[in-house]
Amino acid sequence: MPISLVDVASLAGVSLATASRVVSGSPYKVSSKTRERVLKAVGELGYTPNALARALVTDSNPIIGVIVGSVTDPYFAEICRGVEDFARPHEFLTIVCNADRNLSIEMAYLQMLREYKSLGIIIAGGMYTNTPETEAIREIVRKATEQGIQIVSVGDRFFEGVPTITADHRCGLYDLTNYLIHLGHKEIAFVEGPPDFTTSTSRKQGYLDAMDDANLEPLTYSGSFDYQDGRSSALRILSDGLPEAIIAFNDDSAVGVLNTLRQAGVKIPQDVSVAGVDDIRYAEVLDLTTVNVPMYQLGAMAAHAIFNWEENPPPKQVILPHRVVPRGTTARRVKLATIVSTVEGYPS
Amino acid sequence: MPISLVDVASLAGVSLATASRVVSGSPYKVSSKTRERVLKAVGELGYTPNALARALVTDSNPIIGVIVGSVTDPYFAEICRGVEDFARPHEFLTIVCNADRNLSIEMAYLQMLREYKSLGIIIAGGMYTNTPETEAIREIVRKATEQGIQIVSVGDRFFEGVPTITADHRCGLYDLTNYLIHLGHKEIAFVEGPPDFTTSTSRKQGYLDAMDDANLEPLTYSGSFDYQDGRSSALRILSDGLPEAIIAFNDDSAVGVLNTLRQAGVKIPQDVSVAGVDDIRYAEVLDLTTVNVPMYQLGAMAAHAIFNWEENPPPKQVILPHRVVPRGTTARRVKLATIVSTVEGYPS
DNA sequence: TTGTATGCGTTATCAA
DNA sequence: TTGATAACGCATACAA
Repeated sequence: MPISLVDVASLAGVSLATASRVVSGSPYKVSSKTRERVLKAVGELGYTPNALARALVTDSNPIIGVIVGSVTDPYFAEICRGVEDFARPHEFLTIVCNADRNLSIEMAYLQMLREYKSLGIIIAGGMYTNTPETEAIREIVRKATEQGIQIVSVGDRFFEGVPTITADHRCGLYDLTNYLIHLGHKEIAFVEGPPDFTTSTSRKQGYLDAMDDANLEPLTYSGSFDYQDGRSSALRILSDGLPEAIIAFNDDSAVGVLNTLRQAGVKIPQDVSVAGVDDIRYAEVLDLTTVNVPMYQLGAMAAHAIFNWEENPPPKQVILPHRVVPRGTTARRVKLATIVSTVEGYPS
Repeated sequence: MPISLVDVASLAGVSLATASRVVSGSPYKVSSKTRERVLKAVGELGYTPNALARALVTDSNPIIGVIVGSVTDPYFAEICRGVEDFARPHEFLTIVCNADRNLSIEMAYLQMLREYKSLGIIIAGGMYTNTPETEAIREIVRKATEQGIQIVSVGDRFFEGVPTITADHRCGLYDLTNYLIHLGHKEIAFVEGPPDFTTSTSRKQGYLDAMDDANLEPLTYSGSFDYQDGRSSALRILSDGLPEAIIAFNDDSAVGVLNTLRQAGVKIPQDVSVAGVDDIRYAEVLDLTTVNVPMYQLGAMAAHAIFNWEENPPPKQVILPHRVVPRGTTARRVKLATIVSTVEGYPS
């Protein structure tokens, strides 16, 4: 970038300070005459202010960073869109950073965003609780907030003094499990998320609570985030024998379960009901019963919080409502005996 | 960020220059004794160098930017992953920027990445050709390359002096169309991508060429990127009457076509074959015939080009191989008459 | 081997 | 209203 403000100033025949005043939009203190001269020079030279230098001296940068757990997870894509749609009108650029659910990488991005003096940072997703970096992250987050950067956590994750905007993952699973129970199912299996991951724990707890409240025996299978994880869990379920219903930690793994079961000849929902969580776009496409987590709104609200921090400081915590979305992969439990007994003229 | 190098220097009792030498890893010119003192001060103070200031003075920044057409499009998510997996070992941070297929936004990110002195910029995806910003973008790209930033285009898009890594979209569709022709289909419809978009044009051309070479009459429907677009195209197809096969511009809209047709009672592939392009992850999940575009490799190669620019300058253009992936949504054309004639003992 | 001084491109604080 | 000049945090050419 060879062309700087000094070039503009000299071409316009004014001082650097004056040139700066007009391009930086500082409180009017320059005559329209000189302003025009400067603007003309800017145009002729094709000058654009250097964001780096500007951020260095103003200690602020019109960007907001979104640190996501995984770029390839549609869950986060929706959150990003929510953030961006809100940031765009403010003329802020959104930077998305893929931490790959790795706390070291997350730290690096956090540090970067901090050094860049970004207005705000949105940390999206849950976290692994069994790693040593946890404390270091909290430290960086603390420093960043002290520095004046507005941080909000979007997901099942809490930092001291940082507002959290999330859905109630425990309750979401509680409701979904209950929905299946009300459908008449008793043997309801849960394919867990990755171990030692906050969202996993919360969701599993919701399932366990619902089963417990209904005096039903819980049945869990290990699992993780992805389609392939769902597939391998399904294979284990198949070899154990089918329950009446299966809930997976999230939609992606639920789809893995769904496909594997179907390929094994299992009819869904006739033989077994299957449900996921999140309501990613493909859940609708595949007619998968799930729990809608308002990802877009989560992102939009986080951005809203950042842009209205001063006038309207965000509360410690906001819980956005979830909603069980019944679709075609779940059905009322129908025992063979029941069928026969209900068919006219054929008493059991 | 209150704590800077001067703090470190004074605490260690050395000059700013000396402190800088040890933290910046410059060619050894400092005794191990003082080095140790500085390092100790760094530790005690929790000092971290400021990336902004460093970039400003060194005119370089260990980040690489990926500008994508859409964050919610899984196509780009794969590309990002390819880039990141390559950049990570180099200790470079990857920044993903969502241009939303909007050239103004793209320009803003381009400018930002340029001012940030990023090592490289990867521009992913095609572009709209009917907008006035085209020239301005070329100008920014030119300036950025002059400035020493390594830019590579990943997709159906070409800039003067900028290497392009892409698949042959025209040929991909040519091959896919041919595949359907070899399956015995003659009435093959094409659901187009958005008008005036480079990738749309290329893919459509491939379809048209294949149809022309086979002396078949082309039949096109307007469409766009998304699932919903596929749905509305499918409705129009339904009202026109079903062809023998349908190719959609990409997988996402193909899935829209698929679902809409199925909901209307159409059997796939028995009544009509359906195929998409890209081979996004859900294409496999849905058993959709498609053309595999090596998205991950596209991203990885782009990153490779950037990191090996000096020793091994990238060629003007690299075309990565595509591959028709036959799956369950396409089948050989079977006329009723044909069936009968092939069933043993029942000549037509 | 270490320190001094200058510059990177801006904004901001003072005088003028 | 405008202009010097000092920061911002760091790297480096040059001097010691």
